[in-house]
Amino acid sequence: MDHTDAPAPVGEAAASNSRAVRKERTRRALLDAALGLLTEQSLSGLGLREVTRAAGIAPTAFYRHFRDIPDLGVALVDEALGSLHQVVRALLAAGASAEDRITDAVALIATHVRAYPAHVRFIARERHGGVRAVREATDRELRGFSYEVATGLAAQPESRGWTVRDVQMLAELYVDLLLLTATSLLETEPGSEAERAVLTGARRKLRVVALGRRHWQDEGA
Amino acid sequence: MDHTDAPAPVGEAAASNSRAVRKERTRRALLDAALGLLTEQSLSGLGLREVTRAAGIAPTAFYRHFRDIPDLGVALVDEALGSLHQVVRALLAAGASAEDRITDAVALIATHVRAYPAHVRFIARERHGGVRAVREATDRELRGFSYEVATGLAAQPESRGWTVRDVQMLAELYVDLLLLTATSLLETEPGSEAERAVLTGARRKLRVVALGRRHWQDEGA
DNA sequence: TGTACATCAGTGAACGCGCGTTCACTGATGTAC
DNA sequence: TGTACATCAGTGAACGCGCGTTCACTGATGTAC
Repeated sequence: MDHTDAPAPVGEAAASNSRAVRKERTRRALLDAALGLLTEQSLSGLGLREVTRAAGIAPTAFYRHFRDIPDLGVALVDEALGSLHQVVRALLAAGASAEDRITDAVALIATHVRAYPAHVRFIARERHGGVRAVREATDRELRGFSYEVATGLAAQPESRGWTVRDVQMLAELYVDLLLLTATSLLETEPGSEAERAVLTGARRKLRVVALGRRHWQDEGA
Repeated sequence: MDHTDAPAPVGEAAASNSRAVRKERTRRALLDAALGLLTEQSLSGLGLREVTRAAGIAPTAFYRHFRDIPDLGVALVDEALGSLHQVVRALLAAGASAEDRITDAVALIATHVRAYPAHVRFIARERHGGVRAVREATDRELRGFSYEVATGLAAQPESRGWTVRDVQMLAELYVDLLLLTATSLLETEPGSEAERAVLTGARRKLRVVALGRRHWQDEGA
């Protein structure tokens, strides 16, 4: 039933993988254990022994994967914001009308938050947290996001006549708003009244911004 | 030269203060020591002995003032957001025209951030940080702020015809924007090019929101 | 004003504990021939 | 295919250290009379 008789890379790649695969599995166990523990505390208070205990390995094995806890934190940033990159791309490709885009954006964010709550909480918590390397990694990634969003916005007809600087500013505003929405969502129960309130509020805020955007030129602002 | 011969409460209140005054001074030393240490780390990683060492007292004396580190954290929230309350009130009383209000608001925020950088950093860091009691205290205070701002906004002519819910939503948007501005400012040098960029960006974002607010009714949004 | 007693902020020794890191190791997996 | 050697993920004992908390204490300040 399993592929012991598969084509070429059997005794070679499959075997030469097996050690790498096991290593990767342990690495994942460490990352997942850390993410779990980080729902209740922050990275600067997380212990190496605590993580290895939760992952079910000896403390010393930690060093086969990460230099120290901040190093593991940076890996989590890459992972968490990597998964968000897909969402950002989907956001930019969303609905034709301004109103559709708002509805889609909020729905996409909600889906992502429910699929990866630990990742979202981690970013919200450590973006301004106590571990410099992690803060810097997050900043770098978020700057990349707002640049990506700015490029997307610039391509829309509503941006005709806008300076690069103003589009960049608008992109930052959108990224911050979406991150705030994601964070507020975390504090609500899925399907609850509170969740609906956050989603409605988020759409309204985006609508205010979209309206301001539409009238930006009129007033010579 | 000093008031050893002042009116009534000399040998009584002045003396009966002296112990309370000394105690208050030690409490301040603890809070200040903690604020200092928290520029480089977060509350959930802060040690009791670390704080008392920085404050120059014995570890055991800590218990005369706080139950534990989270308790000290809540005291810091009260202090930090208390000082911000004055700023919020000043914001609401600011300039007559929409544009003046934006300029004044950003200037007030900048002044506050430069006057109390450690407080602002503490709030930014612990708002979503790893210590539940502190998160909850911050949330409570910020909700109070946005309610206060909502009341102020409702009194302005631009809010004629707005529902309470929409004004509340707008107030949250403003509070979040100002907090984001404050946090970004912390990462810039006073007087630097980067600082000017943050201030200009903040004004532009507020202008987009103000424009959206002005056209909210037009579109039946 | 003086005296006797109460209060209480701050001390210092002691405790048991979990921490991060080192080290020499084991044994399964991978590689060369 | 079989054999001999190299690699390296994970182990377990050991270390010195700083932690939070307890306790009985000291001595200045405050209070009652």
